[in-house]
Amino acid sequence: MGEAPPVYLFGISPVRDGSRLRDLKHKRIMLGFTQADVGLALGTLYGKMFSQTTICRFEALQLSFKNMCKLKPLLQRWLNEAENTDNMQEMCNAEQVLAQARKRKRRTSIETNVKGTLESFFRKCVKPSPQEISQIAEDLNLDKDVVRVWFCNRRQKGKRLLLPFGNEAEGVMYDMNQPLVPPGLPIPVTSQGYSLAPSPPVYMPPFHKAEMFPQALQPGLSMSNSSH
DNA sequence: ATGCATGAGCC
DNA sequence: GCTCATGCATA
Repeated sequence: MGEAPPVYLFGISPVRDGSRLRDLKHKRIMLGFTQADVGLALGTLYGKMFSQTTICRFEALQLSFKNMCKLKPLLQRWLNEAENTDNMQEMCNAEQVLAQARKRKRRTSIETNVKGTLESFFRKCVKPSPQEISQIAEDLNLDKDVVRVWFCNRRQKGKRLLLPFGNEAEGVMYDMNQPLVPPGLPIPVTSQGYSLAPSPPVYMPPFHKAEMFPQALQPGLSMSNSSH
């Protein structure tokens, strides 16, 4: 026994699922739309608009499992609309006049070396206490909140789904210093994967801290619409 | 495409 | 304060 390779929960290769999901991006491009276009169209179609960022992350599978589940139906429907409608152009070019009041804090640019230091701290402790955060902030000459947010974002990044697997992909993912999923995985997946059928019983059991199953890209993530 | 930020909901 | 979904701003 010299190997303990990636044990794909479900015995499903993420490679396959990842490739199948790519067709959303592919079709989108074929149809001539940008990620921003799609985000706008979703707003016009269902009232809920999304940014280019979100569409991008969806296509790259860089969202949490739950988030992917929620967005999939919308994107899927958009795809149908886009393929069967000719005046989709209008919907995408909808008026976008959002008066953005300058309330947002300017994005802090953390120097590369400083980021490296933060990473070291993260390796030691993914969730430092407020005091520890203050200490770190002082050491690095950063605002306490900047450090706090950095850790929040760092932890969140670790929970995203991943997809860039090569055939020989070794489990070289983010280092989850968190106790990983115990024996019995509370996976809400059925035989059909997590097909978000219109049926209400989507059944998402109350996860707690271990709701991450990185290499377990669900089998039902395909965007294929059976539109004749 | 991705880093830092916001805000809602929860404890 | 944290998680989580989401996005402005920027690389």
